[in-house]
Amino acid sequence: MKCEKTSAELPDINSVTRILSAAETLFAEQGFDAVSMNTIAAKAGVSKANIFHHFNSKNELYLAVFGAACAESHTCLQALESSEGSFIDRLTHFAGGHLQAILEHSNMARLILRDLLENGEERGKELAEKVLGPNFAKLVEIIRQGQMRGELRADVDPAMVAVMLIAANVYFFEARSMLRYLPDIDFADDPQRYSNKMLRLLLGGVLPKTQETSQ
Amino acid sequence: MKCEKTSAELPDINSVTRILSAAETLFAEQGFDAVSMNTIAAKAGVSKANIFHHFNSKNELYLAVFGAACAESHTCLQALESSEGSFIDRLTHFAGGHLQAILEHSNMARLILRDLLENGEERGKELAEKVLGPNFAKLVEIIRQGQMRGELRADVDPAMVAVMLIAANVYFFEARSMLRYLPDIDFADDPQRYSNKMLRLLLGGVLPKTQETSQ
DNA sequence: GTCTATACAGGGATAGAC
DNA sequence: GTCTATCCCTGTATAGAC
Repeated sequence: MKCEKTSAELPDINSVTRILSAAETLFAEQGFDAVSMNTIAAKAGVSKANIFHHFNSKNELYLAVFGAACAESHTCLQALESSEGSFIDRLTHFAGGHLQAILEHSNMARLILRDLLENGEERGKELAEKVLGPNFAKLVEIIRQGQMRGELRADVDPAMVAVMLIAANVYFFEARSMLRYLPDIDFADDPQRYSNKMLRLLLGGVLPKTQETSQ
Repeated sequence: MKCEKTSAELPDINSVTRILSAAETLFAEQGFDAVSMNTIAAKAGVSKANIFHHFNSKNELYLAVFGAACAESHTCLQALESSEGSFIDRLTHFAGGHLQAILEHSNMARLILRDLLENGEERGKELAEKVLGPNFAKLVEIIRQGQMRGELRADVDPAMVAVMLIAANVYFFEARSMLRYLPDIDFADDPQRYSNKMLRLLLGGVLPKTQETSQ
């Protein structure tokens, strides 16, 4: 569960590690431009020149931070694929865990969303392969299995279901501060409630059914 | 349909208008920090000092741009509410129009998403009231009407349906450059196809039904 | 209201001693 | 590998003439 590293305080670790750690936090919190090399150096407890010794440029440091963050996130959602049980249970589990992971590692989520917003066209491929790719493929696979077992409709696109799941969670994260002020919404401060409602809607749809299949 | 203003070329308009127009484009394309007052002045065809004469600071200019963009977007989605027809038709119409609006005014969409990402906690309220609030309320109202007519399930939260609709469209916009490289996805380059699939999924859900209610 | 010129701070990056 | 000191550039903001 614990993925954070508090290496910044200890002075006897590798400088590179400390630099990466400090840079990750600062970039995620404030963005690329707003963070100066001075600030990173101060937080990491090294000199500015030292950073330039290890990384040729500010941009190269940014890419290195990003790579590390990707690897970290990659391991965080692994456990969810091997859960046993019915399709509904597994999907519920995955959705809840995914949202929780986003909210817990909000810094990294912001980092990714920001990068997508700024450099989407250029780095989209990289992002797809390094971060979301593997997890997304796993999610699609789970859904496909459910389809083959007959636990869900055969005429829906598994990738579309996966995208909607992720979209709902990502949007909750990024628009939460706004959703709080929309009068019709009662789940802005309750991720669990949101996740449950969202999944029930996705499972059952909005059209009426004659035969109810509530879990 | 046309909401853009190409005022930057004409030299005989108000300086303020030209400044706002240039700043809107530049901020949306590159973000707050990356755009300098020099660049804005050059694009607007005025001197840098002139901008400071009209706006006390760079941040004040940014807020002014944002306010203008909000007012603009507010009018762009108005036409969608008064469409007649069945609930499904109206919702389909709204969803498609919403996605199209986002893609057409991508600069403004980026501006809003960026602001939400950077200053969400502080400006969430403002955003909710000025930009999405009215449109969101309308959407919820449409869905509620459909519920009362019995055209859709009574046990779903209209606000949740609205959020999922918007979330799906927003996510498509912001993650599109990444979705292209996910092997399971066949709709990254076809917004219409995406919109159709998305709505069919939202309407019908993923669980099997004994009695089919396909449109 | 609009310009030119300039002050001032801070950023990225380099040189060279240790 | 790490530091201090420094260079050069760009950015915000101001002063003052027109």
